[in-house]
Amino acid sequence: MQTDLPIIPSTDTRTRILEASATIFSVEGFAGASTRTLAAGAGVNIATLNYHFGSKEGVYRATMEWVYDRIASRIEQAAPTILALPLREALSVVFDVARAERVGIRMVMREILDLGHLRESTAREHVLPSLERHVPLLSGALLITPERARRLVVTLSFLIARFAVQDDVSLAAAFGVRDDAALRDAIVESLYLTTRSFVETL
Amino acid sequence: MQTDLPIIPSTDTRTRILEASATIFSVEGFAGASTRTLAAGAGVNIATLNYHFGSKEGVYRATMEWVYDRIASRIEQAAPTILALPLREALSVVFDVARAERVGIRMVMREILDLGHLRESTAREHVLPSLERHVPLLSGALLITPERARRLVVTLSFLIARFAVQDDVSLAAAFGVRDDAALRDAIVESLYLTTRSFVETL
DNA sequence: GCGAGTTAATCAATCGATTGATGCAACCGA
DNA sequence: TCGGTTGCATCAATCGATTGATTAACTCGC
Repeated sequence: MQTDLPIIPSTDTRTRILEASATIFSVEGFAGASTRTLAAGAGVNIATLNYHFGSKEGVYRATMEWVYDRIASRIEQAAPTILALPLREALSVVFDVARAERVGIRMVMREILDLGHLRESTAREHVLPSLERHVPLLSGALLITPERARRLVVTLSFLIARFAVQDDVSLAAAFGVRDDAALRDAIVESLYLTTRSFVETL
Repeated sequence: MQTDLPIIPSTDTRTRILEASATIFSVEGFAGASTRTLAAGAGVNIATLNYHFGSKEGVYRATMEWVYDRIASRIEQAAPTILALPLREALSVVFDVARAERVGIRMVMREILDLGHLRESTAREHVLPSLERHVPLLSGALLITPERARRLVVTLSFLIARFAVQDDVSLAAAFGVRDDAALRDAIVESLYLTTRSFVETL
């Protein structure tokens, strides 16, 4: 007998809520996203949210964790490729990864701006260790001191995050370019120039 | 989240509201800041807010304009000094200005993240022209092409804004430094290294 | 005593959260 | 094989609290 799959097998309810919440939270923020909006986005009842995550803040925390995991695994997966490429191509791939995780980076950026709404900053306990892990890698790959590698990591990650969250129209206007290809070139070139001085000894 | 801010004493009620609103909006965001919190922060009644600004959104728009004016005048005032200094000292002064206008920059950053909550992006119509004005200045001062100057302006402004809004504890941890002086050095050095490659032809 | 400015009191709407009911598998002793 | 039970997941309906906004009355310098 043929197993009749549901038309939209779309993952379990929990994951569906997380996906919808990430998108909504990233645009509306914690205070701006109502539980009704979150529920509607996931196609479930409001009570289902609280059944799975306890409260609105529970949904937010779970979404944040989910987003961090996604970003981390994405970076880990791309790391070997990136380290094997020449600098400019490597930066291009890094930026692609950042763009693919735009929603998550947007949430992290909000977490940084929302100083107080959670007691402890989840960004600090997730982002900083992640940055720290790249210091020895870059220090070895680029043959620079750990101190300089750390400054490069902070500078580049901040810059890439900013480029990733900004909307394309504003970015293109800021760089004075028209099409997406030219925008990409401008961004990658800027990242490349930024990196170069950290690498070359003066 | 309730932030019991001290009531700011001032002569003019309007500016007292703007000052308090800028601080509160920058931390809580538009949706997170209630009219009651705004009124309490300014030491006035809720109805007084609407008397002067029509609505909560009116308060927000006026605060945004007020913030943009502050930042613009601050930059204009510091511009001659900055252009006369050597690169590293100039970047140090620029960062000081950004730190002094931290609250405003925080609001601008939120405006960038809040894609939809205002019909038109006030950031786009204020920030982009401001950036554009610095292109010929830097192009002339650093003897580089306008194209490269524009990329430098975008890169530096994005980076400085990110440094300005991030809390000091996270920043110090990210740079692996302990005291404020070392943090300042690390930031200015990073900005200097970032700028250098844009200036020197390869 | 008039009008600009401010206030307490109050409104309808919306918020996050809870309730009791329902469907649905899996499991149970007989 | 069976009726009965249990626990998980979801729902519509509803709760009290809070939201942005309005009203009508008050204050005070001119």
